[in-house]
Amino acid sequence: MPGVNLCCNHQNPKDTMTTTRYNIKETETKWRQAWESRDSFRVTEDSKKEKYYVLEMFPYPSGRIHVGHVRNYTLGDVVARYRKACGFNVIHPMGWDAFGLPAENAAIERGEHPHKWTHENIRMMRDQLKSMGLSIDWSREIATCDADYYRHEQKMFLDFYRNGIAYRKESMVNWDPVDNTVLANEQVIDGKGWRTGAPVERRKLNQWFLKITDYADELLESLKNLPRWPEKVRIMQENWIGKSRGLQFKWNIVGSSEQIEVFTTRPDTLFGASFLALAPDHPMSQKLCGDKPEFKKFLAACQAGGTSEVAIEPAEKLGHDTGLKATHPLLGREIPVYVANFILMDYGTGAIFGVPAHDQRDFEFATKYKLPILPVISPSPASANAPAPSPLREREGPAKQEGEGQTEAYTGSGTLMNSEFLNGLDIESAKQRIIDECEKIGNGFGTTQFRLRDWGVSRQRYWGCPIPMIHCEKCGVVPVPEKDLPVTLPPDVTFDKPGNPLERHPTWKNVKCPSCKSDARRETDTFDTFFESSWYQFRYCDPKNENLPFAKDKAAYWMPVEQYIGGVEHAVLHLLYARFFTKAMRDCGYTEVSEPFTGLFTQGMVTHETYQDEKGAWLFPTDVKKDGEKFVTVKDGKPVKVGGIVKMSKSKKNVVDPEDILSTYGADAARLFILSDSPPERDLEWTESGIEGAWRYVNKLHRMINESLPLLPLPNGERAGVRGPLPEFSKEALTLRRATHKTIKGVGEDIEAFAMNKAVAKVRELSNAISEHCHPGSPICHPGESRDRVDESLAWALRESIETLVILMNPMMPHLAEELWEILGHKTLLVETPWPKADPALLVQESVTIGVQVNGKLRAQITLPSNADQKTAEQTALGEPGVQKALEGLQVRKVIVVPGRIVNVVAG
RNA sequence: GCGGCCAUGGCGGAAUGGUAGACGCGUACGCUUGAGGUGCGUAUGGGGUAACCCGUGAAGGUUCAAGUCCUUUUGGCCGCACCA
Repeated sequence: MPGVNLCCNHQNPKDTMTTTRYNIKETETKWRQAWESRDSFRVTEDSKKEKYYVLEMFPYPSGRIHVGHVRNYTLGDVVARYRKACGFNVIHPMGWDAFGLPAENAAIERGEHPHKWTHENIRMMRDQLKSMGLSIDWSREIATCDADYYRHEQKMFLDFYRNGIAYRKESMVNWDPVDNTVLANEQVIDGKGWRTGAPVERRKLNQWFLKITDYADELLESLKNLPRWPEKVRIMQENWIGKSRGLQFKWNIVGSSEQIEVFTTRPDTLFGASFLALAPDHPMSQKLCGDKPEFKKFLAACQAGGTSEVAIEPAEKLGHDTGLKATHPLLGREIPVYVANFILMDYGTGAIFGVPAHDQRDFEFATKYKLPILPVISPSPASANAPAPSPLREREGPAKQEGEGQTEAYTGSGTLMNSEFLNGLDIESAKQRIIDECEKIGNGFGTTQFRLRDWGVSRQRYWGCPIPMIHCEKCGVVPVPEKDLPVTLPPDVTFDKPGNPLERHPTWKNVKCPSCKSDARRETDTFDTFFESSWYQFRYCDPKNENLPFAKDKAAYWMPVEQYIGGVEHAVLHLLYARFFTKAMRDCGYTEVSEPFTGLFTQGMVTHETYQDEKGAWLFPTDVKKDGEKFVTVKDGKPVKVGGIVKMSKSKKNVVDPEDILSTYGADAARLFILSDSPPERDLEWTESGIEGAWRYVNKLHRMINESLPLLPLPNGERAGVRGPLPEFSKEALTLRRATHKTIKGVGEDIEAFAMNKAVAKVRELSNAISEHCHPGSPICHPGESRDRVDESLAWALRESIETLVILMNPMMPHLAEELWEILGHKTLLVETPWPKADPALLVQESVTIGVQVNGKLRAQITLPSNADQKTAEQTALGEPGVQKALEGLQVRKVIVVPGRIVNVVAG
């Protein structure tokens, strides 16, 4: 890696003369051991202290941490260490999202048992995380693949089942015929399985579901109570839940007793209906034309486009005329009934009425099948009864009467026309009016639909939590009795054949029915791994509880999580599931808590430049080096093509290994760089020069403070300034103190606002101010006699500044800060030292330099006492030569003085 | 298509409507060093010898004052996507 030679702590003889060089490895290890031996981060409930729960999304134990983890856990650690210093009882736990597919793939590829593979990975990753110096209470560590963990969710699932939250139903799934397993929608690429490349089949399977739809309204409504969530995530969840209001009502079919029920969010356009359309898999479609050969052809055409929704999207609108007519409930008019490929069975009622004039899809469909287009909304505010041609109509309205020549549907606002009693109403009033009318005539009702579907939790996988159910031919589905929990995974399985090994395990699968004792079989599906991650934040509150998932009072103390941190990729799934789970647990009596995370922060990705060799093969950053302006390969100096800065990924090899970084530059430098370069919500570009810059700063701080020691008064057993009468402060001392206290305020505010890059900038600013005084020539010393203190007050202020600096840097660079704290003469640990408080008296500047503008253009700068009145400011400003020059030939009309900000002279 | 976010030096980024560019990276020059690196110092938005002029994607507007607020527009990123 470029710059790797920087790390070696080779000692220049000259260096040893002045100060000892900072030995990163030794020092960082020393302090981690100190914290560990003192259990610095171990917490228990303490009713006298206010708690603060910091949680980062727990990692999947892939075996190695990546830079995204480093960013995630550094951000959390800054918050945790800061809150701890502020006096909160901080819980900051860690664990492992340990079930999932990669373990099974490893088993298939390498013949290693998922259990062994996972636990080895956990061990390695735990070591890596520990080397970051995180303030984690490791005594609370959990792994979701341990029966000690998942036994509780089996019990929970049984409670859900009893309370009607869990149920079983048949549904359509993506089935990979080679792997013999269900695939998630994301795992289907162009209609083929992502691993096998085999065309995915649509299959009907019996699956377990959780009734998240019962909570749709609450999940939506309580988003309003989450002000400390990113707006973006709330909007994404809102869209995902997809609530819409409308009218549901029935159409009679001519010559039949059958009815077709439809849902619409645009009941106002009912008089513009020109056809009905059914989903292809609507029961009525089958019934009406299931036998007809043309219909079968049509169905085949529908499926040709692929199975995933995305594949269907650009497809042409296709329809099949059933030949039937339906009667308009208000007009008595007859309109045709089609089956159409763009109607989804699982939204609304699976049937619609089409209004081509005001819906783009209906418009395309009507155009293709030559159906009437009947405009009922006039974009002009003019009377709908006499639709006089208005200039607007040409541009945005239906171009001509009866929609002839119209090229697209009009979906904007307007006034109802051609609609009997609705004429002249605006859209919103018309909606309500027609819902009232339908309710009055006893056909239909105003209702609400959700886009959210119930959560299918069954997976045909081995490495997951077994679903604690038994299938008995006589009794049907029978829950595993609680005394038989947990249902543990059998260890003796093989992965030499495709499919779920649980299916092939004779003694595990075949059991007696708990109810009638006859032969039965176990449910062989396991839970979706989002199941485990939906409640782990509760388990951390009471991780060793054998009888319960967690004690209610412990959860009551620690929950909810004040600050949750993770990637935005979980904005919907995990975060929605966890919110739902919390509410479901609440309704089953597990807790009183309704929302698991009151504060959420979503971090950006980590990116890196990409490199390719002459043949286009991707190169690791460690395989290339800079040669002048260009990059060449390390191996043979061949030219390297430098590509875009994109998210780190193994496929493009633009990754750096945190373990290399940590051992080369140390945890503090890595943490500092990650915090300082970009605002945490944005993408972070990992650069070699950036990490080197951070590393240099770590060394600089160590050197600077070591060199300043002879200038400082003794710590006197306490932090300077805490005890004893204050000396009379010199001007320099006051300036330094003001800078110090301003920084205390600023850094605290920045950390609380997650502006870590700004917090780092302020720490650097303070250290720049301090370094002014750490040299011969500073007023602290006699000119020429570098180490004799003259200005005692400045020496005192310098110690105050340096100690403050060390405390403020602690959340970012905890090892270095702890080391410097000791160097400064303290016998206590910095990790137990409270955050300083800014002295309000020192936050007021003595004098301020402000700009003077003439007609908004800057012409001079003036320095005023901060308590100067407006008149003084005005006079000083007008007296400035630059101002006078700009005013030549002009008359002053007005002078605006904003105290402490600006003076603006308006002249003309 | 719908919804959201963003746009500031060579780069990452700072700026309660009030001195645009904090802090850092990079670069240049000088000092230190046997050399390289480290360290230290100075400079660094553009133009101009200078006075000064121009500058926050573009165009308008509000205001004494706009990177910030409003309207229009361009480009990029993200989410959802036949949701009736």
